[in-house]
Amino acid sequence: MPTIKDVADRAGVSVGTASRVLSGSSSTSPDSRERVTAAAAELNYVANGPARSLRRARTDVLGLLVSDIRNPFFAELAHAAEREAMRRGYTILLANANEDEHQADEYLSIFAAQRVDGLLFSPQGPVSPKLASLVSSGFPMVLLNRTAPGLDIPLYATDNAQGVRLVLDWLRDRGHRDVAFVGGPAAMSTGAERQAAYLAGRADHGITENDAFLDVGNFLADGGEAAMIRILDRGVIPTAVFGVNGPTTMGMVRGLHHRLGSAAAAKIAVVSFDDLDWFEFATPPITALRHDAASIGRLGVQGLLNLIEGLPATSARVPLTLVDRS
Amino acid sequence: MPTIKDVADRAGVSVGTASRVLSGSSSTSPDSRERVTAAAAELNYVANGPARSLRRARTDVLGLLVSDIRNPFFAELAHAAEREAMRRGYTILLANANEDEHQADEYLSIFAAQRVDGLLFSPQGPVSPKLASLVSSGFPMVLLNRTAPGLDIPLYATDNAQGVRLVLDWLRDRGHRDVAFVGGPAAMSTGAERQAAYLAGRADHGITENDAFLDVGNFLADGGEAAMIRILDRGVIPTAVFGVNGPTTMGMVRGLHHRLGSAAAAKIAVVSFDDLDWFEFATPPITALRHDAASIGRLGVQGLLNLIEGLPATSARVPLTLVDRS
DNA sequence: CTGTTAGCGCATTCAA
DNA sequence: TTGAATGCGCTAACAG
Repeated sequence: MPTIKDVADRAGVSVGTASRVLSGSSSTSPDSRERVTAAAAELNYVANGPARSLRRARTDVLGLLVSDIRNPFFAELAHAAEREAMRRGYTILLANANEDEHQADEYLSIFAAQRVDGLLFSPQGPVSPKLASLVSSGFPMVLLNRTAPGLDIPLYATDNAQGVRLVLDWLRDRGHRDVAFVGGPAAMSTGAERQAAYLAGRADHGITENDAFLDVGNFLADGGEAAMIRILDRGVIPTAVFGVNGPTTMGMVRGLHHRLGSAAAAKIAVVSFDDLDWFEFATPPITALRHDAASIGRLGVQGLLNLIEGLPATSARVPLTLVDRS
Repeated sequence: MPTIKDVADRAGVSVGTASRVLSGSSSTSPDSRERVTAAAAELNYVANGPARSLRRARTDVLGLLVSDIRNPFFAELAHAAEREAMRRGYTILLANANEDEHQADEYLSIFAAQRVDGLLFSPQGPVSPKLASLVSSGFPMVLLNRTAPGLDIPLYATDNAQGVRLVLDWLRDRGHRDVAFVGGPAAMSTGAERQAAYLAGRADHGITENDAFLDVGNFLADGGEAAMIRILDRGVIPTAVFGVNGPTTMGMVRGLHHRLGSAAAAKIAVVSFDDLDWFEFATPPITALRHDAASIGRLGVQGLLNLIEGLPATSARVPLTLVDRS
């Protein structure tokens, strides 16, 4: 692999000049510029990133730690973040914590070792010591979609309360009183916020305040299914079910089918946080809150780059829309 | 940020000894080992990756370039690859080419600049000059799921011919003669292989050889929808439709709904390459080939690590299973 | 087993 | 505008 010295030799200039031309920083003569560019092209020169990073004490890489890349919400978010980062000259190092705090910590170490310039992070639950020390060291960092107690850094997230209000209105307008709700782990802010908003709004919207209709999952399909089955096994039959996120809702639908059979399941209205692209084909079609994952990803990158450049960054809530398929 | 020199000073040893302890290479006395470890912990020392990479001329990073991270197949594959890589001490740098050859080339440059130790790659179509030069330079590289003409490197992919045979048998057993098929861009090996196998097997399986039932999409939902609509607009009505991948099938279902209405669409059997997790809830439920994305990801990493270590790596085809929901 | 030292490839400072 | 020289943090070679 050719080095900058090879390029300089071939162009008949010093490495200093070659470096100046290749990184386009300070002024160079048109002549040497042309010769260096030509030499680099002929040699197929690609600058050595690690060497460059070592010298400049920055990598132009941003870390993005999502909790589950298989969740379409994060896939979409990651894709948008990546596009925005690339537009601004940064590369994104994407890691998948798989909803596992231990893995998240492991990736935090990897990011630290790689000396990423900043971090976009979707916390798994309580703040780990590693995360706390990273934050308190002033490392540039923003939160995506979830927060955690004691983390005073910019957050780019869905407007959960507004979304839940849309769902509550929808339920009331259709006369649903017996509504099953499956939330997420209390340790995750998304789950907590959505659950709190739902519980607070139930009475006002004519929904039975019977906690037999409530349970919690793990934000994954299997947890939603298990929770749904626990609810049904308490002997209650809802007229509508509401899942705290896409995978949870999918699990709930599975639970309904397995416990009640397809015919009975088809009579129960389903509404979900997160719109998955197959919801329109379900029986009955599933009404859902669609959140703008792409906007969150873009805003997150913009906020983080502000932080890196020493500018202020302010949190933002992105509104949801209800896709009514009833 | 503390450097190895800080650790050495605090432990009262030389940087050489500190390095040996921290990278666990050659033998060190229990005494210095303990003191260095303690000092590193107290200082919150994290080795500088770029410096380490520069010196060792390797990064312990593998590049993974997928064609669309929002496709659940690749999300699953990426996740499995990442797990396997981590198990072997490597980090994966994940990039999303978004089915765009230009973006793919851009990422190839980024990978080259970052000096990744090897590359897992899912080609977009024809081989770009940049890719060709990378391959001919002997850079460690394996192909995932797709190949391209003239690329003589290990391939880890679905056994397309075997999968299509399963579908053809299924169609014949149910007496379908008028089957609509939407393929993918001819430039992509997956599409080409599947389409070739389908066309070759039609006659033997009692399927009408009327090309009005054939069209091509772009592996995405919108392309599948457009292709389905073109087929219907030719005045033919299939009794079954077969999509070349998950998003294409989804688009086809959309096209059926929009053109024929839900009632008529519900009478048409649907079978798909790729099993998406909502297919069981569609009306009618969609029969699908399930491929083992996780195995492909794991095998890819294993093959690539073999290559990196100078061992031989051999291509492998991973069999599919048909999930019959009829 | 340990300390000293060279050098990985690059950007940047200082003189010229 | 340019060349020479320095050092980023680390590992490995060498000598002890």
